[in-house]
Order: sequence, then structure tokens, then C-alpha cells
Amino acid sequence: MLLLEQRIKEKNLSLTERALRCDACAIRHRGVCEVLDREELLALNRISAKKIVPKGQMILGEGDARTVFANIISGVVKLTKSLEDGRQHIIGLLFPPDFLGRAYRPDNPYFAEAATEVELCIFPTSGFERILRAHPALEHRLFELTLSELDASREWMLLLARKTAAEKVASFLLMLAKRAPALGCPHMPKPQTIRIELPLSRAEIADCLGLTIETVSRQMTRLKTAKIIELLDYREIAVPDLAKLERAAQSAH
Amino acid sequence: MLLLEQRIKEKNLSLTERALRCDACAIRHRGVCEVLDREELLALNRISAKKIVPKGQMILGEGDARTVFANIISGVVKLTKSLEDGRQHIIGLLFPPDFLGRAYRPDNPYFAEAATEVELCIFPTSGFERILRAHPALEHRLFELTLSELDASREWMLLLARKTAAEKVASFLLMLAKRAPALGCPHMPKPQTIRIELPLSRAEIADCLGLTIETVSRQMTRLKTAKIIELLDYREIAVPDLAKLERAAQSAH
DNA sequence: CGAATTGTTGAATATTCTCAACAGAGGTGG
DNA sequence: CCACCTCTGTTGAGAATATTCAACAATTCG
Repeated sequence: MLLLEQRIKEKNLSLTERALRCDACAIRHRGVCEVLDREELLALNRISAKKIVPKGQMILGEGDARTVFANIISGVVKLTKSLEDGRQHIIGLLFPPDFLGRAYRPDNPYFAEAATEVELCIFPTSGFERILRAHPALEHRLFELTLSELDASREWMLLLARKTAAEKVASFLLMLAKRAPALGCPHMPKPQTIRIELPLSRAEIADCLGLTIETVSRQMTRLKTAKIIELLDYREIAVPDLAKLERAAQSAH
Repeated sequence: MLLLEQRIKEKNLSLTERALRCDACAIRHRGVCEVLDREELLALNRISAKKIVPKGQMILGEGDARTVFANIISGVVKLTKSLEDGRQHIIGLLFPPDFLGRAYRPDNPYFAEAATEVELCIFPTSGFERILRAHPALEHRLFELTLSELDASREWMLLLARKTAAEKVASFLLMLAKRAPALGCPHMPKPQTIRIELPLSRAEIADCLGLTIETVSRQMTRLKTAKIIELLDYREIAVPDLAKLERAAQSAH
């Protein structure tokens, strides 16, 4: 097993090497890690392992015993829930530097899958919860992040319950524009036209919004016809005027 | 101001009296308080005040600066969010012994209103957050409760996104049967027929489910016609066979 | 008791879904 | 490199579900 070999190799790293590895990490100063001091970081680092998960692969199973916690370093993870007859819904998307995993619960309440190729910094369950208990700063930070997730999920509920198909699709694109890693160099002054890479297929977008594939597709062309977006490619769109998209997300018109 | 008088009176209570007050509380061994030891309980008690909020009155405003945290001792609180054009959605219902308030954020992300007459044990913002920081057990407990709320809100998202009107109404009634304080004596062996007191109007139920009043009404009569529920009163229903209701909540059929 | 509010029911309408056909993109093997 | 196949996305027509508008019934409150 590749994971095991990797872990053995990593066990042999010196502490200095370990600390350096975190220093070089893209999310060292973001997400859960941002509040950690040197000692806390090292404690976590000691039980962590890097893992690349290919697109489409399951990370956590719904109802399974939990196996890992993880920081998302790159890529997008989708969290889904299903009804018995197969209807499903994407209850959340995780972007870097989001944290994956449900603490203090024996089973996992949702299914987690790599929506794109994903780079993870994983922690075994028991070790992570032990460190969590021992370091209030870490637990406090995770609490804050959980509160934000709860806020976001309630915001999304309003969208699911009360927005029209047109508003839903516009809101989805807007969410991506805000949350997804920007295309191009992040230090460049923002060009007027924003390009968004869609990490999801039409089917997955439909599962995010509680719509069908066809409705998503129709609303995308509607937005294109209204000159609010340009479809550069099935997986890439351009937004010439973000304010227009914001208006479309608020009122179907 | 009534609240002020009450607070002055309460300041003069002896510590013994205070401790006794908590001992007599209906939710002393539930919710946030259940994990607190004598000392922690007293610290909280010292800054707390009882408050009765009449049905329909606002408790927290959306976007307002936060004013209080509170334990729900009795009654039901509804949390709502609105779009600019007035469309609204009930993003959550709080029953005893739920906790009300969003820690670590300057503004309140939702509107909180008494759905029925509500009895609260309120804590001023700053004092509560100070105690929260000083007592990891309290923060840990609140973290656990927040995680459960997040799980529940994601479960509800699946309902909003993928269930039919019939399934939504059945699921709503089922949720009440599980969460709302049971009618009659709680120590009595459960009668086969469960009676549920609806804490919400049809309009509020519609706002919970992302439906219109009329659709909720029609689905209620549909459930009545199918003998799954009996309408004893606009505000009270009976469920002769909970398993039937569970089936209705899973598949429209 | 009467007014106001809340809930129910019906008919027509609108939005979204379903089914179906087709188009474009991407990958594989000849 | 192209033909072929598969997978994903688009578009259209008809159907289904939920909404809107409207009238009326039941309940609550003063």
C-alpha cells in the first residue's frame, strides 16, 4: 500500500525536516493551521501525511466509521448525502484551506469525494482528537470554522428553499467566484473580467442546487444570452461584470 | 425596563439561592448545562437572567449587533433569513434545551423570534464569551452542539433540495414528533397514537419547507385522507402509526 | 357578535422535470 | 491521424408538480 510506505518514509524525517515541510505548505497561514504555534504545528505534523486523491475517488463514506481528518491543500472536495431511492444532494464543497472531517462522532454523516484531483494533509482519527483535546487553541479554531460552515449552510438553505432556477445558477457561479482559487496569478491586480474554472460537471452543479442537469444547462445558456457570463469551455466561464452576476443571483427578473 | 428591574433583583440573590435556582431548572441536566460542574454553573448563573418572551416577539435581529446568548427553557424559537424582496425561510427551530446565539461574530447572522411563548435563560454577550474562553468544558460542549446543528442543517438541505411537497410535510411532522416536547406526561409509556402540537402556523411551516401555504395545506389533507395523520385541530395532529409517517417522509408514492 | 386572521379548496398558470434526440469533447485502437 | 465509441452537455416537446389568484370556511380575538 502506497500510503503505508509513505508513512514509514515520513516517520524517519527529522523534526527540522518536518517543521520545514509545514513552512513550505500552501496553507500554513490559513485554515486550521493559521492559529497554531510552532509546538502545536509540530505535534500535528508528527501524525500527518500528505496524500494525493485522484478525481472521482471516495475519501469518506457516509455512515462509515471515520478514518481520517484532513486539511485540503489543493483541489475541491464534495460532500454528498443521499436518499434511499438514489436522489442525492451535494451538501457542501470544500476548497483549500478547508478542513474535512466530523469530530466527536463515531460515524461519518456524509460521503466525501474528490471533485478534482485533491491534495490532502491527513490525520488519523484518534491521534487528531487527542491533540484536539490537548490544545484548546486548535479546538477553538475548529469551532470557529464550524460556526462559519453552519452560517454558510444556512445561507445555502435559503437558496434551496426560495430562489428560482435562474437565481440558483447565478448564485452558484458567484459562490465559485468568491471561494474557488482564482485563475492566474493571485498577486496580479484583478482584471475586470473574472474567469472561473468550474470544478464540477453539470450533473454535480444540479446536485448542488436541487435542480436537474437540463435546467442547469438551460439557465447557463440563459445567462450567456443575457451577456452576464461567457462560456469559454464546458468547464470554464468568464464574468465580464461581477455586479451583473450579483444582481442575477438576487432576483430572477 | 422590566429586564433591568429583574436583573437588579437577581443580583441580590445569595449564592445558595442561585445554585438552588439552577438545581430546579428544567434543563439543568440537558443542553449546554449538562456538562458543567458546580463552579462553572455558578459562574454562568451569576451573569444569567430569566426572561419570558411572548409569542411573535423578536429576540435577535438579523445583522444586528448581538445582544444576548440564551438557553431555551421552554417554548419554540424560530430562526429566519430573508431575501431583499421579502421571500423568507426558516433556517432552524430551537426547542428546549437548545442554545441560542452565534459566538465569536460581531453581528447576528439570522433573525430569531419566539414562535410560541418562550422562557429563556439569557446571558449578556461579553460576559458569556469571557466565561466560554475560561472554561474549556463549556466551549467544548458548545462545539459539540454546533456540530450537531450542522449535521441537522445538512440533513434539512437534502429535504429542501430533493424531496417532494408530500415528503417535505411528512418529514416536518416527523421532525416535530422527535424533537418537540411530547404532549402529556413524559414518563407515561408511549401510547401507540402520538399527538403532536404544532408550534407553527401553516405559513411558518411553508417557510420551513420552501413551499407555499396552500401546498402545505393540501399535503396535510392528503395525509389525512391517506389516514396517516388525523387533524384534531389546526394546531394539533395525531399520528396513529409512526412507521407510516416515516414511510411517507421517505417516498412520495 | 362581528371583524380580523388563519386555513382550505378550486381553477388556471408557471416553473421545473422527464423523455428524447442530437451535438460536441475526449479517449482508444486500428 | 482518423474512425469510432463513450461520456457530457444542449435543446425541444410534453408532462408533472407546485404556485398564483380567488373564493370561501373556520377560528380567534376584542
